Amino acid sequence: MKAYHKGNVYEDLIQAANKVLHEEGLSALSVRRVAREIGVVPSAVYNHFKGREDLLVAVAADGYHVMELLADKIESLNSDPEQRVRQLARDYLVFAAEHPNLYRLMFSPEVVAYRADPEFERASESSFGRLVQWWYGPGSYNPRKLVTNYPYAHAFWALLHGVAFQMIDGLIEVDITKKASIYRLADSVTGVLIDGVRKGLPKKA
Amino acid sequence: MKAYHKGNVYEDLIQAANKVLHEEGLSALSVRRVAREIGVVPSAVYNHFKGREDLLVAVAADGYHVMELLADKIESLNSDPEQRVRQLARDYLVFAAEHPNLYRLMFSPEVVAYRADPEFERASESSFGRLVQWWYGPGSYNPRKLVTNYPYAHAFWALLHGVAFQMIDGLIEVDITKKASIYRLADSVTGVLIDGVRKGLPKKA
DNA sequence: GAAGAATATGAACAATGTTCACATCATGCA
DNA sequence: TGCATGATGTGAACATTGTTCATATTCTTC
Repeated sequence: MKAYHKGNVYEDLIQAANKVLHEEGLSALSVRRVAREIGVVPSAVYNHFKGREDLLVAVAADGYHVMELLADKIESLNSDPEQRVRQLARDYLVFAAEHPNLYRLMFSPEVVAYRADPEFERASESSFGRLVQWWYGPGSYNPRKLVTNYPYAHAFWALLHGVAFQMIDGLIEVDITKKASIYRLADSVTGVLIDGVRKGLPKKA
Repeated sequence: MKAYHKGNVYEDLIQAANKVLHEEGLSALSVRRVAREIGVVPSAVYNHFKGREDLLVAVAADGYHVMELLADKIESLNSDPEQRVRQLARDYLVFAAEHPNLYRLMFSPEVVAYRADPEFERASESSFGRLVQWWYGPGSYNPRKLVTNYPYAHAFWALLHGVAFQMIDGLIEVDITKKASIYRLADSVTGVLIDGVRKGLPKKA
């Protein structure tokens, strides 16, 4: 008779999926591979997840939770809005640099399609709801009016999002393994956005 | 005896791939599906492409070419740098909105891994090399020094990139089918970046 | 028209997601 | 205690995918 039982299969699966994702990328993250990783037969996975997509969403949700914690920590350590924003840029890009495959998964079409799910929406938006509050003060934050009601916070988020993708896709030159290098990048783009760009534009072609 | 021959299989494959990508997304874009689409056996594809990835790269390269043409047209119609930049933002976001799956493919890990290819690098960078020239004047543009030497152009590109992803991922509220709606979005973020954000930041928490 | 290059075919292989009937474990109830 | 029931793991199966290979057909060029 075999051991049969495997402790907490649900959490073990997510952890194994995270490991495979980190080390070998999304394409290597198959149901069978993760099952093999924790010593279980593929079909057992379907007792805990509806399918591969469901597993991916669970892994991504973990990532969103970590981003929430980033905002928590910044809020508790800093009271000046500009300092908070500058620090968020740094931490956000470091997170993306340290978990590039996870970051990509978090914004991949498979996972983004699950945003209707309320719990998922909460986690993924709470970190940027925080950003809006730093900027515009506490009050009712309506995520559907982000662009029109909170243009500064929106532009800042979009900028970070774009830089994160440039970085992990190798589209810009930055040493992803060195925090100092990422901090320089973060400070650069934050500075540009804060000071504005008009002065950098020539008058005529 | 069957017809056997199929005209220009290479171009037909790319066109079919584009169609499937546009209508059903990347996951539906399989070698076998595209082969079926043009009435050919799967293995025939390998006479024209090294494999699925190679086909994806070819489709993405087409997308980069279209983006190049956008910059060409703007340059010929407008001489004021600020007007050029504002128009590029509009056209860029409209392109992403009209071809969301193509846009995602162009910046997907599978395709981005091919950036070492010189022809590929040329196409994907020429559109933003143009942007740098509008901003900083003609001269030697070194893409590896984008962030440090051309911070304004870089931030602008990153911002557009981020907004494009937010838009096609449904992370912000915008009617992707209406040009006027996208123009509003483009003008908003361009305006924020140009004017700067400091005035929007409160002094104290 | 024939030689050789290019290209299409059909069969095969391994890997994947998923389903299903069945076996085993765990738990609560008599 | 015993056992019934739900939860969970197993093994086999199926369809689909990317890819390779030997073979057959067509195109090009002399």
